[in-house]
Parts: sequence; C-alpha cells; structure tokens
Amino acid sequence: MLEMITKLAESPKTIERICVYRQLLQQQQAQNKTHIFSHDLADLAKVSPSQVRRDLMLLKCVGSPSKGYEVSGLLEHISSLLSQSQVQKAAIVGVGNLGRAIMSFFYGRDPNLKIIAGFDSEDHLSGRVIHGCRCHNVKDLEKVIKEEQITVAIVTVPDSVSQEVIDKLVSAGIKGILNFTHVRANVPDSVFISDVSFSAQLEVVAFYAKLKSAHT
Amino acid sequence: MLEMITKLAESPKTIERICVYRQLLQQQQAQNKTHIFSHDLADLAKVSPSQVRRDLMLLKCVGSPSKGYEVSGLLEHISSLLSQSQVQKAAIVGVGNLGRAIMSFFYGRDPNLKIIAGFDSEDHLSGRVIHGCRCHNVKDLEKVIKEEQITVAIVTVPDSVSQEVIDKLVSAGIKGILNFTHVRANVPDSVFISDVSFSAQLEVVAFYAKLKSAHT
DNA sequence: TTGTGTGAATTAGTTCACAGCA
DNA sequence: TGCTGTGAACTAATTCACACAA
Repeated sequence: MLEMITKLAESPKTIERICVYRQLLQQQQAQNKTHIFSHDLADLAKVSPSQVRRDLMLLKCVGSPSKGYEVSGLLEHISSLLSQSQVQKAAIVGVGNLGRAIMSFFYGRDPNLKIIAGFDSEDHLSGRVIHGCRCHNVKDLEKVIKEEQITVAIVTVPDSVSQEVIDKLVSAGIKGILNFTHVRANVPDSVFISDVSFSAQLEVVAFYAKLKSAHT
Repeated sequence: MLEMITKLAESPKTIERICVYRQLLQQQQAQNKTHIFSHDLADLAKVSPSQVRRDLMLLKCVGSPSKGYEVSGLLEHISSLLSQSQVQKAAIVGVGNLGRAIMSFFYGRDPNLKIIAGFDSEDHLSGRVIHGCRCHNVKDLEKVIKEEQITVAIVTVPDSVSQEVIDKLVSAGIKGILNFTHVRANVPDSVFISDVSFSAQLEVVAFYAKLKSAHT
C-alpha cells in the first residue's frame, strides 16, 4: 500500500485523472451500471482507453476481458487510495462570490473531504452557516484551524492579501493549499500548493479559439 | 509570425505559462521595473529560470546578459502573440455565484478579451449589467452570440444541462469553451474545450496534504 | 563575472502492440 | 472474438551545461 502511494505521488497527472474517474464512476453507479470497459470510461473522461488502463493499473485494479471493471470495486480502490480512510477537513479563506460558489460546488460531494469552515474579514458573516460551512472572522483563523484539525485550505481572497493569508495558514499548520489568487505565493517545502488561474486559462482558450476560427 | 504561432500551438503548457508571465510582468511594470532577469521572473512564476528562457525563446524575445529582458518589450511580444491584435469577446452561460465571481475576477483584466454577455434561465437577470457584462435570457443565446460575434464561452451551469448548453454554443458558432461543469462534453474538432474541475483539484491537494502530514 | 540562448541529455507522460485470458 | 495487462516505443516537457556577449 505504501509503495503504491509513493508511486502515485510521483504521477500528479494520474492522480488528477483518477479524481475525475471517481466522479464519473459515481454517476455510472447512480445509473445502476455495475461494470464498465476501459473504452467507456475513456469516452466519459475524454482520454484514451490505454490511458485508463494504465491509470487503473497503478491502483492495482483488475478487470475481466468479458465484463470490464467492476464499478463498485474501482470506487473502493480509488477512495481508499485517495483518502486512505481518513476524513480530512478543509477551510475557505475569503467568503465572497467565489468562495460561496466553491462551497456550493463541493457541498456533499466527497464524504471524506469536507469544507467545514469559512473565514472572512467581514464581521457580519461570522456565525453564519453557508452550505454546511460555518463562517468565522479571519482573526480566529489559527485558533479554529488548530481546534478543528483542518489540513486543507482554499484561498479566495484579493491578490493584495494573498501572501499574508497564506503565511497565516502555513503557520496554523495547513498542509495543502488551493490558491485562486494571481499571486504565486511562497510556501515551505512542507506544504503543497496548487494554483488555479482563471484568467490564464481563459486566455489559453481564447488563443485556441482564434486558431480554430482561422482554420475555417 | 505564422510559423511562430504554429509552434506555440503545439505547446499548450507554454501558452499557459506565458499568460501567467504576462500577469506578473504587468505587476512589475506597475512598480516601475523596466527590466527583469529570467531568474526573477522564474521566482515570481514559480518555475525554473531555464524554463522561462525557453518559453521566451519561442516568442523570439531577446534579453541582454547585463540588464535581463525589457519588461515592456516582453509584454508587447506576448500581447501581440496571444491576441494577435484582435479584440475577442466572451460570454458566460450561467449567472450564479460562480458566473459572477468569474465576471468580477476578469473585469478589466485584459483589454483584448472581454466578457460582454451573460446568459441565464432566470428572467429577472435579463437586462441587468454586472461587472460590465449585460445579461440575457438563455433563449436569446444564439441571436446575441451571432450579433456580437462572440467566439469564447464560459460554462457555469448545473451539470444536468451542460451538454445541452454546450451544443447550443457550438451551433451558435463559439470556437472556444471553458467548462466548469463536471460533464466532459462532446464537441466537434472545430471547437476547443478546456475543463476546469474544482473538485478534482481540491482532491489532489488533499492527497498531497496528507502525504506532507505523514512526512512530518 | 553574470546571465542569455540553445543543443544535448534527461525525465515525464502517452500510445502502441500484442500475449493471454474469459 | 474482444478486452485486459503491460513491456516497448514513442512523444512531449523540462533541465543541464556551456559557448558567447555585455
């Protein structure tokens, strides 16, 4: 098991796809599908069938040539691998439109990973519960994170306070950060940070859109 | 020039980084920095210096060993390359929290790429202008997109109507789509689509966070 | 010196192609 | 026959390392 996790840790792309597979498999399960072939999952995820088989291989999943992979089996493998049977708690710093959108997007999606706290400098939010997520003033950040043993944080504050907020999160003991600001913040090696840049992504889309238009 | 674009089109990763460089360079320019070394830009973007030099090489940017790269020169190169001097218009389908957050995130950021229209099935939004973006009922989608010659669309609707909305966008002539739903939609080859999955990204962060905790 | 520009080397990621099984 | 599991081949992405210029 530990060896498998080490292997996986070296393949961030695979991990991301596996998270996507899980979502798709849950949808399939909801439709009472019990088995699925690699090419069917590949179609749903928009990747190649051999890619799916390779990814599942890493998880030591096995399928039968006649029926494909058992959906419930895959889901168990994936969940145990990703969450390692421990519940993890997450917090959001910055309860604006984006913060709320993410709360509602994520609400009820993954029982092993729950966004339980929100922080904002706006006092009128304190005490409110939005999508199952209790809001606090940002000055209680360290206290709440330590009390609740929160390990993951989502940062949706204005760019100008990004590094400051991230420093606070790090010293409060956060181990993983999903950063929506445009600042590429400094964090120690002991913390994992992933940057999401809407603007950059939209610009990439615009670039290819132009290319596609020219093609016609 | 055309040759350069063809080369770039084959390096999606480079394009994404270049968009990030642009943001960072604009910040630098605002601070009256006129020149920058590859390692400084690398620090800001959290990539390696040789990566920066390679990326800039693709754009045929040149720097001097003593002063580094000229910031305004880089910005010109990047902007002309990315937008090819044409203004592009974008629309958002789904004016909920997420849609609005994206509107405000992007408002005023890039003069060559503007989100000018929003579509929603909620009638009370029609006619409202949010962050410079005029809202319409979704049934006017095709008409407005054609009239305004919008080429890029952002999809922030519920998963259940995702494919349906994307089909409409494609037949209205959209060439690039940024998809925030969990559905990996089908689109023809003539359209570029990029999927953003918050949940998957957050799960990846949680995975590495757990890894980092174990490390301690 | 110090940093750029770039060929060469390395590493990561993906697809191919086929043996083996139901 | 049709699909899985996987070594081998290939392609893409990144880093190294060093000639050259200010």
